[in-house]
Amino acid sequence: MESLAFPRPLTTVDVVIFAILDGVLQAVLVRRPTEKGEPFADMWALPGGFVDVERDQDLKACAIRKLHEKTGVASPYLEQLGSWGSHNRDPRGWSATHAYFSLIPGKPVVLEKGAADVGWFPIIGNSVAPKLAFDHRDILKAAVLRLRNKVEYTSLPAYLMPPEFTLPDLQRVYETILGRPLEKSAFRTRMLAADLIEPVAKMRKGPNRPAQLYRLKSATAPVYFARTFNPPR
Amino acid sequence: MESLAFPRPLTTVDVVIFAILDGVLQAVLVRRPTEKGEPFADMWALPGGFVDVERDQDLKACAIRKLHEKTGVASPYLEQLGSWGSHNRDPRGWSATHAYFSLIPGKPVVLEKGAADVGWFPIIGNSVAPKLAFDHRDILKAAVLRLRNKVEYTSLPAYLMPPEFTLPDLQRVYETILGRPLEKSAFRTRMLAADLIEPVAKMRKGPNRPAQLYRLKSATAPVYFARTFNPPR
DNA sequence: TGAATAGTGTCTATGAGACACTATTTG
DNA sequence: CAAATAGTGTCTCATAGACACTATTCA
Repeated sequence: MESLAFPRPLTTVDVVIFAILDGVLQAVLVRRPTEKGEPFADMWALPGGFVDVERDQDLKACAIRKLHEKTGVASPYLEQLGSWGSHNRDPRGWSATHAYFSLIPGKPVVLEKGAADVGWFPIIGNSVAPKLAFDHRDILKAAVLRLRNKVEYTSLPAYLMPPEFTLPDLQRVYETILGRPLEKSAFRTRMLAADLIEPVAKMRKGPNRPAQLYRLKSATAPVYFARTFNPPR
Repeated sequence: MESLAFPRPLTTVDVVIFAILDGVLQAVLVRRPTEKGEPFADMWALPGGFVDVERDQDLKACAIRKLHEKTGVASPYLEQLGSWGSHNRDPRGWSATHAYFSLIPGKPVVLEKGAADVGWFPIIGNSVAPKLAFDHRDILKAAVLRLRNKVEYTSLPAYLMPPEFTLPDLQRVYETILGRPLEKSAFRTRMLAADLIEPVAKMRKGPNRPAQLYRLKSATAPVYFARTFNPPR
């Protein structure tokens, strides 16, 4: 059983946490520690770290733990994004990370204590303003592309909404992520046909015609539509 | 830098290798070694194994190496499937595997020497007949579901075809994977509009009207269609 | 000529895009 | 009433499904 004596790669889990804040898609970043020997000291990075073989039953539990530690959110939409592993992505040696991406409602999130070492960063194009540690820019880009692509044919944005929301609210989230306007009529038809949301007996008041409030139906699996939204032009 | 002293999970890569053989979707399995201490001795398993930090530059290179070792195929369609990691999937300890799935043309494949320890197994339902080592049944099932799902809206089956094939050949492969018939007319319209294949100046002869032979155009990226095939009924 | 499979055409159904039109609120 | 946004209706377009019809080979 020579195999167990082989050198083992480092194993980490990283989580891309998305929310809509101030009407903009944003992701959580954390500052790398500055202790001696830590690579990418003081740089921004995706929340994550080593699998703790004592605490983490499996990869998903590890991702949920890390997400909960940073945001306090307990039951997010969480999807495996992929894995990145190579001899040179971590200066400490061969390492592989298992990346997840998560969608949470922006509102109830309370980031950790000090708050100087964790923050929300708006997604501009495919990424964020600061340079990121490791290959986290690649991972974040993959998450953004995956989210954008899936928004074309799924109900994923529903997981970014507060408990009660209007159809125009939901459409604005779709449009924010896709970066283009959608047809109101087709959008409403699609969403209402999806058996995804149900009206609550309330209206959103404003300086104009009130809008019907909806909430997600209890069954929480995302809906897959048979067509994408057709691209403009 | 305490972190590097943590116990590290085992890191493996496994590959689900699909081909159409005898008109049936099949996958490659290998026999587990029987040396003392090897878990799941003598059982069938997906081809794969530990990342070799000396030889493998990154995860994909590791997957390509394992695939090449088993099939001789050098440039397959290869896609990351996901990762599976937990404290109990391997009796030797916490382990995580990075799973890939691959589509290759059935024909040119020559399985290794002895051939008693490696073979093709038809996919029945979501899996194969024999029991599999580790959680490989779950991984194989995920691969089959991913493939079936993508066949609804992509040109992935093109990677299962020999260099020259007819449109009816391609349609049969789609139907084999989906397990239902497709409309000939809609199928041809979709494929020909995809700018994916080009006719060669030959016909497939038979006891009936000959069929135009096509080959894949040089650009090899898969095509994503804006709609799924609609389900029957 | 008939069997068999390749390939085309026509008609319908679905759901999106365009966009106008109506509805309901506040100021 | 005007402004503003919510919500509906109507028409067109693209593409899939149904299915019939034509085309071309061999025995």
